[in-house]
Amino acid sequence: MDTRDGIASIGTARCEAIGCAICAGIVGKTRAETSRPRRFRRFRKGETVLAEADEIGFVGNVVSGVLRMHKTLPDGRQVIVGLLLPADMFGRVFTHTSNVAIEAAIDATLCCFNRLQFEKLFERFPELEHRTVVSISHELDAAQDWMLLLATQSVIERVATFLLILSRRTGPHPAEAGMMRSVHVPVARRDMAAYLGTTVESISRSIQHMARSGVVRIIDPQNFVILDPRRLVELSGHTLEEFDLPAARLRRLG
Amino acid sequence: MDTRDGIASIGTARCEAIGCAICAGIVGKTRAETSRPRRFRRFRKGETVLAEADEIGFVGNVVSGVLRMHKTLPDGRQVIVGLLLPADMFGRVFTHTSNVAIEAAIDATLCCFNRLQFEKLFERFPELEHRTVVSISHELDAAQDWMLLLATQSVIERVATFLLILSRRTGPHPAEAGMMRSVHVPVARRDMAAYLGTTVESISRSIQHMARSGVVRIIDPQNFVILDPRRLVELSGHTLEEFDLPAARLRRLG
DNA sequence: CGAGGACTTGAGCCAGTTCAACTCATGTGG
DNA sequence: CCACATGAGTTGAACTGGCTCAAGTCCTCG
Repeated sequence: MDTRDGIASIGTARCEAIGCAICAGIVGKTRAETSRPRRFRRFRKGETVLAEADEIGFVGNVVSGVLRMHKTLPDGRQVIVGLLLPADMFGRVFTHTSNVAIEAAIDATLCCFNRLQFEKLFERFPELEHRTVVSISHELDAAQDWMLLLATQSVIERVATFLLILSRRTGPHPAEAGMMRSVHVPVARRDMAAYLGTTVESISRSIQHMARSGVVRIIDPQNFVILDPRRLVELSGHTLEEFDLPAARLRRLG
Repeated sequence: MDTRDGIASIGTARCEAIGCAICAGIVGKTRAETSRPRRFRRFRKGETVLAEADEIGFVGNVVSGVLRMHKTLPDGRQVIVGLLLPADMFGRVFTHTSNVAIEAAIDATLCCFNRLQFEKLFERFPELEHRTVVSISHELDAAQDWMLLLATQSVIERVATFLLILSRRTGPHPAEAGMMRSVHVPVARRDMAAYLGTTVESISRSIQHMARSGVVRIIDPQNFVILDPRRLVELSGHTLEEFDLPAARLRRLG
C-alpha cells in the first residue's frame, strides 16, 4: 500500500505551509474537484465554533489562531480539555453530536469541510481516513498524558509541563547553540487555570516562583524566556527526552 | 454508502454475543478468508498485554475480563487512564509504539489481530476502518469526560461517578420497576484510587460515607447495591440523563 | 497457625483553594 | 483630556479537603 507517489497537496499556500493534515491527505488530479467542499471561515476571539451537544455540521483544521475545547458540569465548573493550534484537526467524523464545546481562544481561521461530504471523501481518498485515524489517536494520546498530569502532578509541575509543551509546539526552532527559547502562551491566566485544573492565583504564584528562582524570565503575562531549560524539565517531573530536548544541546542562560 | 446488507459477523459465538466491534465490521463471503488473522489469547491477572513505549504488534478487543491502561511518571507515580471491558478495542492502528501500558486487571480473553494485517483488512472492509474511527472517538470522549472529573470534582463525586458508570456498563439491565441496581467493581481499591486520581484511604472513606448515609449498601469490597440512585447522581455532580437514568423510573429502596 | 495483602479508621499536616485587597492597563463617555 | 469603570494579573492571609503516616481488622493462602 504505497500511496506516497499519489499524494499531492491541493490546499492553498496557507494550508500547505502549516502541514494541514486534511488537505495533504486528499489525492486528486484536479484542484477543482477536491477543493470544492472546502471553505475558510474566520472566528473572532470568544466566538463559538461548536457548542456542547451541538450537531456536528462540519470538521476541518485550524489554519491560524487557537481554539479551546471545554466541558462544563451542570453546576458551572469547567475544564479545558484541549487547545487546538494551527494544523490541528477539530470536529469528529461519524459522530452526530459534540462531546465538547469549541470556541476561538483568540481570533482564528479554520479550513472547514461539511462533515458528511468529508466522510464521503474517504471513499475516494483512503489515505485521508488513515490520516484522520492518526489525528484522533494523537488527540487521545494528548488526553491520556493530560490525565496523568491532572491526576498526579502538583501545580508547579503542571505549569512547567505546559510551558515546555508550548515551547516545543509553538516556539521558534531552537538555535543550535544558545537555546534562547521564548515561549508565547496564547491564552490568558483564566484559560490556563481551566486547562491545568487549578486557579488563576495558583498559576500566578507558580510562575512568579519560577521567575524568582531564575528558571524563566517574564517578558509580559503571556511571554516568557526559558532561562534554564534543564531545571524547567526537572520542575515538570518529566525527562528531557519527553520534550525532544537532547541534553547535549542545553546550557544555562544568564 | 449503504454497506449494511453486506455486513455479516464472522466472529465466534462469543464475539457476536458481546457485540465485538471488529468482527462485526468484517464483511466476507467465506468465514475462512476473514477469520484467519484472528487469534484468541488469554492473559492472567497482572500479566502485561503491552508495555509503555512497546512496539504495537497486535490490536483487538476484549472478549472477557478487564484490562487496565496506565501511564507512569519517571518517579513512579501512576494513573490508570482507562479500563477496558468486554467489547472494547485495545491497541492502536497506524501507530508504532504505545503511549500507555496495558495489563490484565483480572483474567482476560482477548480477540487479537496482527496490527499490520488488521490495517490491511481496511482495504477490503472500509466499514472496519469506520468502526475503528468510532471506537477511538468513544475512547477520546471518555478521556475528556475523565479530564473534567479529575480537574474539577471532589473525591466523593469521583467515586459516585465511577459507580454510576459501572452500573450503566456492567450492571444487570434495570428492571422496569424496582431498579435494584447492583454494581460490581471489577478492580481493587488500589486500582480504583489510581483511576480516580486519589488514594485508597480517600476511596474507602467516601464509600463508607455513602454507605452510612444510605445511598449504597456494601455487599463486599467489590460489590454494592445502589439504594438511592437519585442521591447517588446528586453526589456525582451530574444529571440523571447523563447516566441514562430516566427520573420517572427511579424510586428509593429500603 | 503465621505471613501477607486488602481494606478500614484515626490523627496531624500541608498544598492549594478561597476571599480580599491592590496594581496596572485599557477603554469609555462627559 | 481626565474621571471612572472594568478586567487581568498579582499578592497576602486564613481555611480546608485530601494526603500521609500509623495502627488496626479481616481474609486468604502456604
